[in-house]
Amino acid sequence: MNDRKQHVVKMAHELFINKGFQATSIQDILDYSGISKGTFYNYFSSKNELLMAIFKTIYKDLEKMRDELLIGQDRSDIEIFIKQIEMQLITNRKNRLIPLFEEVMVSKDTEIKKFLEQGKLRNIQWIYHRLIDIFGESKKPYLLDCAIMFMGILRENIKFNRIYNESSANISRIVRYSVNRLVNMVEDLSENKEQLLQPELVESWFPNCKKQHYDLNKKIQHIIFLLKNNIGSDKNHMKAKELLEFIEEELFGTKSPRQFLIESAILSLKTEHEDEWRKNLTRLEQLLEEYFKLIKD
Amino acid sequence: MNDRKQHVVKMAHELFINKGFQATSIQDILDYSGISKGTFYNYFSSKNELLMAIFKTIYKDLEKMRDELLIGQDRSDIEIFIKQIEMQLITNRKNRLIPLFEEVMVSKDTEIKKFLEQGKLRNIQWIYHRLIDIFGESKKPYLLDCAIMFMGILRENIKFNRIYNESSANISRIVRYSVNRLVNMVEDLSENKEQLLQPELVESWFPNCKKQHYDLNKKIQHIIFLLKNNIGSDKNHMKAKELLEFIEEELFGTKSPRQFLIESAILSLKTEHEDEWRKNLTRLEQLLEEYFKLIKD
DNA sequence: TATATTTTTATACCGATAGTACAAATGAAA
DNA sequence: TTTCATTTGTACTATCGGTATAAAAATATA
Repeated sequence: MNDRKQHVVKMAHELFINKGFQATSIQDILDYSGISKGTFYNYFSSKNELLMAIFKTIYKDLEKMRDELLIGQDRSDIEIFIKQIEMQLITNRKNRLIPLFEEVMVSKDTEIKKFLEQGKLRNIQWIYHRLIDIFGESKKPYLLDCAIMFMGILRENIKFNRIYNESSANISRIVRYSVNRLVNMVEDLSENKEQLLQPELVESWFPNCKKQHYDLNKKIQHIIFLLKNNIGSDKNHMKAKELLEFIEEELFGTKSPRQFLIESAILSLKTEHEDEWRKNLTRLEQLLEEYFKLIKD
Repeated sequence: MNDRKQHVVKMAHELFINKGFQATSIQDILDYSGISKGTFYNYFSSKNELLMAIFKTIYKDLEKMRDELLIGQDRSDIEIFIKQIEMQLITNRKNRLIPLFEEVMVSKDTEIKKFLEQGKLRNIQWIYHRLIDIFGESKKPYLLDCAIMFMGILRENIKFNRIYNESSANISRIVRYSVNRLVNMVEDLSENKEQLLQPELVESWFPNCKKQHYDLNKKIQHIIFLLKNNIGSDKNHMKAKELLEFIEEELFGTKSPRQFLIESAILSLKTEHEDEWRKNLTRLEQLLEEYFKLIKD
C-alpha cells in the first residue's frame, strides 16, 4: 500500500475512533488528511472500502501480536491464552473496534459484512484450536461449543462491567473470571456429553490451506519446545537455546522469514550429538522444508 | 394512541421487517401506509421516534405474554422459565427485533439508544429475579452474573447455530442446552464463591416502584399458589379453584384489573372455613389492598 | 532539457435522503 | 353555516455519497 494511501487510512481511522463511522463524512476525511476527493476515490472505491482497509490492517497486527505471545511458550499453558485474550480486548478497546464493527454490520454492503463475519469466524476457530491445545484432543467434541459460549460470556461480562467501571484496569479480572467459567464448562460438557455443534463444521469454514498452515506451525513449535527442554545449562548449550529462539522469532515474528538464516542456524545446532536431540532436530528440518514449500504457494 | 397513528406504526414495522430500518425511506412509509408527509411529522417528530414507538408496543406485548406464562404456575419451576425464554426468542425472530435493535444502536440519536439500553437492562433484571425464584435466595450473590452470562451464551449459540440451520425448529434445543449450562454455572459459582458484579447494582438501575410492584406480584402469586394447593377435589372446591384462576387472570392477564370483580371473588371464597385456608385468604386480601393502592399512583 | 505519462486537485454536478414550511383542501363539531 | 383542527400536496433546504472532468502538478522517459 502507498505511503500516502496509508496516511489516509490512519487519519480516517482517527476520525472514526473519535466521531464514529457514519458521523464522519467523506469531506471530513478529505479535510483531515489533506487530499482531494479525486484522490480519495482513486484510492478507495467507496467509504466502505476504506473501512475495510482499516479493519484489515488492525486484524493483521492483532493476529501477529497474538501469535507472538506464543513464541517459545507451552501451548497448553492456559495463562498464555489469558494473556492473548487480554491483549485482544485491550487492542479492541483502543481502536473502538466493536462500535465500528457494529456500525458496519447494519449497512447494506454485503461484501464488507461477509468480510467481518469471516473475521469473527476466524476468531472462533482460533479460540477453538487454542482450547484443543489447552484441554487436549479428548475434549475436542465440546470445544467448538465452548469457544462460542466463551465469546458470549466474555462479551456480556465486559459490556455490563463497563456500565459501572469505565477503566480498563479490571479487564484482567473479567478475563480471568470468564476463563474460570470456561474451564468449568469444559468439565461439565465432557461429563454430561452434551454437544450442540459438531466441531467438524469449523473445518468447512475456511479453505484447507489455513488449517494445514496452522497445524504445521503447531508441530514446529512443539518440536522446538521439546528441543529446548532437552538442553542443559552449560555455555555451549546456552548458545543452542539462543539459536532455537532466533528460529522461532524469525519464523513467527517476522513477515517473511529468511530461509537461509534458519538453515544456517539448524546447521549450527547439529554439533550436538545426543540421540533424542538428533532425532528431534531431523524432524524439525523436515517440518521446515514443508513449511517453506507451503509459504511459497 | 390514535387508530391512524397505530396503523402507521404497523405498516412501518412491516416495512422495517422486510427491508430494514435504514433502507426504508420516509417516502416508502408514506406510500405504504397512505398518509402524507405532513401527517407523518404530525405524529412523529422523526423517523427514530417512529421506531421507538414500534419498540414500545413490541416490548409491552412481550412482557405481557411472558408474565402470562407464569399465571397459576410454580415460579420455581425451571420449565416455565425455559418456556418464557423460548417465547421471547421466537417473538424476537418474528419481528426481526435484533437486527432492528442493532441498526438503531449505531445511530447518533442518544435518546433512542438510552431507551434500548434500558430495555436490555430491564431484561437482565427480569432474568435475575427469575433466577432467584428458581435457585433461591441463597444463590443470590451469583445470580446477576449468571443472568448476564446466560444472555451471552444464549445469544452466541443462536447466532452460530443459525449459520447452519435457518429453521427455528431447534430454538428449543438451544434454549435447553443453554439453560443446562446456566444451572451448572450457578453451582460452580456458589461452590467457588466467585462474584463479578454485586447484585445490589440491579436495584439502582430503576426506580424503586418497579421492584415493589414486582415483589408484590410475586407474593400474590405465591399466596394463590398455596391456596390452590390447599383445596380438595369435590364440586364446591372446584369452584374455589376456578375463582382463584379468575383472579390470577384478571390481575396479571388484563390491562386494568377490575377491583370490584376480584373483591367479589374473594368474598365467595370466604365460604370455606378451614384454618390454614382462612389465614392465607386474609393475607391475600391484605396484599390485594396494597396492590390496588400501588397501581392507583 | 523537452516531452509524455501519471497522479492529484478543484469544482461542478447527480440523485437520494431527512426534515421544514405553508397554503389549500377536507371533515366533523358547534 | 360557521369554526376549528386535521390532513394533504408540494415546494424547499441542507447534507450525504459518489461521478465527471478539465486543469495543474509531479514524475518518468527520451
